[in-house]
Amino acid sequence: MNEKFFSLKKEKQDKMINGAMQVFSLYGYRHASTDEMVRVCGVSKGLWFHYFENKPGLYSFVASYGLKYAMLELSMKPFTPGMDYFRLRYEIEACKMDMMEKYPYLPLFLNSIVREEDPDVAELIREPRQKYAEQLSGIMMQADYSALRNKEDYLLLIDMLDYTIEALMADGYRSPVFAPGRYLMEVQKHINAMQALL
Amino acid sequence: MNEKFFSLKKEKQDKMINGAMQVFSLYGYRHASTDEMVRVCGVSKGLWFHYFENKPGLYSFVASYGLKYAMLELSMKPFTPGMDYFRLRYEIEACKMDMMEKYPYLPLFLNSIVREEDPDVAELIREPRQKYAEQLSGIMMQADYSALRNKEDYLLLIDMLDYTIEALMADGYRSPVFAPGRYLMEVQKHINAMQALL
Amino acid sequence: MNEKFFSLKKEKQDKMINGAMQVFSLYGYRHASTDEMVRVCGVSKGLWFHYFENKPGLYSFVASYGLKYAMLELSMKPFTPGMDYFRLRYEIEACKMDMMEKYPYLPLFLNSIVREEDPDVAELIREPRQKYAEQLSGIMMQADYSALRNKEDYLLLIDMLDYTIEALMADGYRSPVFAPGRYLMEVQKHINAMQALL
Amino acid sequence: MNEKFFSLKKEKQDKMINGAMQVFSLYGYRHASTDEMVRVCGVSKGLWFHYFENKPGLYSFVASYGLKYAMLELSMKPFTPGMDYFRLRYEIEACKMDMMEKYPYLPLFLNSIVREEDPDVAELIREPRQKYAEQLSGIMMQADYSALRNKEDYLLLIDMLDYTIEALMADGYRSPVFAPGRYLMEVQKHINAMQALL
DNA sequence: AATGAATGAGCTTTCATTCAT
DNA sequence: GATGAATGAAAGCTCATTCAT
Repeated sequence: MNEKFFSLKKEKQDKMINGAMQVFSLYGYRHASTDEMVRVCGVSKGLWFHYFENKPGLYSFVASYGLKYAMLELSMKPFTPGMDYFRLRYEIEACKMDMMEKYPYLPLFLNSIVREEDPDVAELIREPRQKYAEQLSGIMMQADYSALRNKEDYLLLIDMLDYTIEALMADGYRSPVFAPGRYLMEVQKHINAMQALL
Repeated sequence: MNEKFFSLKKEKQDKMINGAMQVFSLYGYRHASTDEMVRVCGVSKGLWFHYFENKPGLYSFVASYGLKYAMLELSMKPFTPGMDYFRLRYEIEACKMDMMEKYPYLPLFLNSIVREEDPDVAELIREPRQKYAEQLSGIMMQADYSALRNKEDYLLLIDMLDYTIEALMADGYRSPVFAPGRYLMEVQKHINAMQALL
Repeated sequence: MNEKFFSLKKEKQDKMINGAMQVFSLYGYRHASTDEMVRVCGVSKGLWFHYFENKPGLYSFVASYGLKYAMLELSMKPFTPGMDYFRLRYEIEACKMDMMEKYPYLPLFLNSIVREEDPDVAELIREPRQKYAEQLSGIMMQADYSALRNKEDYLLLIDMLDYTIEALMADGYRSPVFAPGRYLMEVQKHINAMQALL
Repeated sequence: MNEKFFSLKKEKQDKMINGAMQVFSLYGYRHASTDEMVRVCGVSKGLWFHYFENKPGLYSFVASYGLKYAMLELSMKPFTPGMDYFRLRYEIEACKMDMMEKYPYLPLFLNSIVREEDPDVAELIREPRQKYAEQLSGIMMQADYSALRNKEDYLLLIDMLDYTIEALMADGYRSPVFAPGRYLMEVQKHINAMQALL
C-alpha cells in the first residue's frame, strides 16, 4: 500500500475504511465490488487503487487495520487476570461493541476475516489474523476456568460458545440496523444457558 | 430443467452432477463458473444450458438432487429409535461418507447448500433444504437423549457438536484428498470429548 | 440441398416448409432460429440439416420453393389479357389468398423475401426472386392501363399501390389470425380510393 | 443512461453516436452487435455499458437523440406556411441531408427507427418517435395542398410519395458511399413525376 | 491528490451446426 | 431416415484495474 494514505484527513481515512469493511464483511472478499464501495462511501474508484495497489492489497490493508484496531481496543480494557471465564467472554463481546463507535462493521468484519478462505488473500492476512487470535487466546488463558470442571475437554465447550456467539452476531447484522444492546443481551442469555449445564 | 437429462447415460449424468457439486461447494453459487465446470468434468459449456435453463436452474437442480439423494441414503440406514444420541450423530456422518462413493463432494455440498444465501437461488432451494433438515431432525428426535441430563439447555450442546462436525468436514476437504476414514475418526474423538463432560 | 427431401411424404415436406416459412417470414432470415422451427413444426433439428446443408441452404430452398409455388398458382389463373389494371391487381391478391390453403404464411413470406437483404442469402435468392418479379410484371404488363392516363409517370402510382398493399398484408398478419376475406376487402377499398383520383 | 456521457468531449460523444446509428440502421436493433460498434468506432465494449445500462438503453438513447436532433434541425428551417406541398416535401429531404454533416447515418436511422418493431425497445421509443411524427405532420399540415385536387383521397398519394422517398434513401445507402446530391435529384425527379399526374 | 473515463478479460447465455446412435 | 445430444463461437454484460487529466 501507499503510506501517504495516512496523510489523509483521519475522517476520510475512516470513511474509506468503513466502506471497505462494510462491503467486505457483507459479501466476502471475492464478491465485494469496488463499485459498491464507491457507492457506499462516496470516494472515487481511482483513489482506492492509488493507495492500495489492487483488491488483495486493499483487503489485506483493511483486514490488518481492523485486526490491529481490535487488538488495541482489547489491550486497553482491564481484563483482570483471574476473571471468571464466562464473564471475560462476555466482556470481550462488550469490547467489540465499543469498536462499533468508530467502525460500525468491525465486529462483523473480524468474524468474516477469520472465515475468509479465498486463495488470493489467505496468505496476506495469515499473520495479523494469527496475532489477533493469539491476543484473544492470551487474554482468555488468564481466565479462571474453575467453573469448567473437566480439564481434559473444556476446550470443546469453549469452541461451542465461540460458534454460538459468532452466529448471534451474524443474526444481529442481518437485521436492518444492528442493536448492540440487544446483541449483548442475547450473548449473556446463551452464556447463562451453558453455565447452567456445568 | 429439461427432463431429458435423465435419459443420458447414468455415468454422464453423474459426471455432470459431480462437476457441478464440486465447483458449487468449493466456491459457492455466485463464484462458481460454468467454465470451471466444463474444465472439471469435460462436458461442453453449451450442454449445461441445453439441460438447465440457466445458472439458478442448474444450481437448483443439483442442490435438490443432492438433498434428495442424501435423504434416500439416510432413509435406508437402520437408525433404530432409541439409539444413543451420540452414536446416532456419528452414524449420520458415517452415512454421509457412504454417499461419497457416488458423489464425492456431496457431504461438503450439503453443508454449502445450508449456508447458501444468494438471493438468486435462496427461494429455489428453500423447500428441499427444509425437507432435508426435517428428515435429519426427525431422525435425531428419536434418539435417546438420556445422556444429556439437563433438559433446559441440551439443545446448545447439540448445536455445538453440529458446528464442530461441520468445521471438521471443511478441514477435511481442504486437504488435497478427503480421507473419509480419518474424518470419521476425528468426529468420534470430538464426540467422545463432549460425552466425557456429562 | 439433398434431393431425397422430395421422397418424404408430401405431408411431412409441407409441414417442414410451412414451419420454415412461418419463422422466416415473421422474424427475417437472420433472426429466425432453428429451435423455433423445431418447436413450430415438430421435426427434429438434425433433419433440417440432413436435407438442407445449412441455414442459407434452407432459406434458399424454402424461398425458391415458395416463389415457384406462387408462380405456378399465378400461371394457373386465367388473367385474361386486357383486363383492367386495377381489377388485375386485385385478382393477384386474391390468388395469394388461394395459396394460403396449402402454405398459410406464403403471402407474407413472399413479401419478406423481397425485402430480405442479408448478405448471406442475397445472392442465393436473386434469381428466383427476379423470375417471380418478372412473371408478375409479365402479367401486369398485359393489363389495360387506359385508366391511368399519363403514360410517362403511371409507374409511380403502381408503386404506391404495391407499397400500400404490402403494408395491408403486414397489418393482417400482425393480428392473431389472418383473415383473408377481410384482407381482400381492405385491398379493394384502397384500390377504389386510388381509382377515384384519376 | 448515465448523464455523464454528456461530459465527454463532443467529438467522442458523436463518434459513439455515429457508430451506434450506423450499426443499428444497417442491421436493425436485434441484429446490431456491440462488437461491431466497437469495431466501427474504436471505443471499448465496456464503455458502452458504462454509459448505457444495456442494449435497449443504448438503442433508446441513440434513437431519442437522433429524433431530437432531427426535430431541432427541422425546427430551424424556414418552412413557411403555405409553401407548396411538393416543394415542402423536397425541403424536408434537403434538411435531412444537412443532418448528415454531423451524423452521416441519421437519415437512414430515422427511417429504421420508424420501422423498428422489436418488443424489447418498442415501448422505449414510442414517445419520441411519435413526437417526431407529429412535428413532421405539423409541418406538412401547413402546406398548400391545392395542387392535390381531390380532397377525399389525397392522403394516399402522400403515402405513396413517402414510401417512394424512403425506398430511394434505402437505395442510396446501399451504394458504397451515400451521395446526398444524387439522392436529392432522385427525390425531385419522382416528385415531378407525381405532380405531372395531377 | 483525486477523479472517473476507459479497458479487456471473463462471465452467463444463445444458436447454427455436427455426429453418434 | 431420423433423432437430439453435443459443440464452440459469439452475443450481451460485469468488474478489477489503468491512466489521462
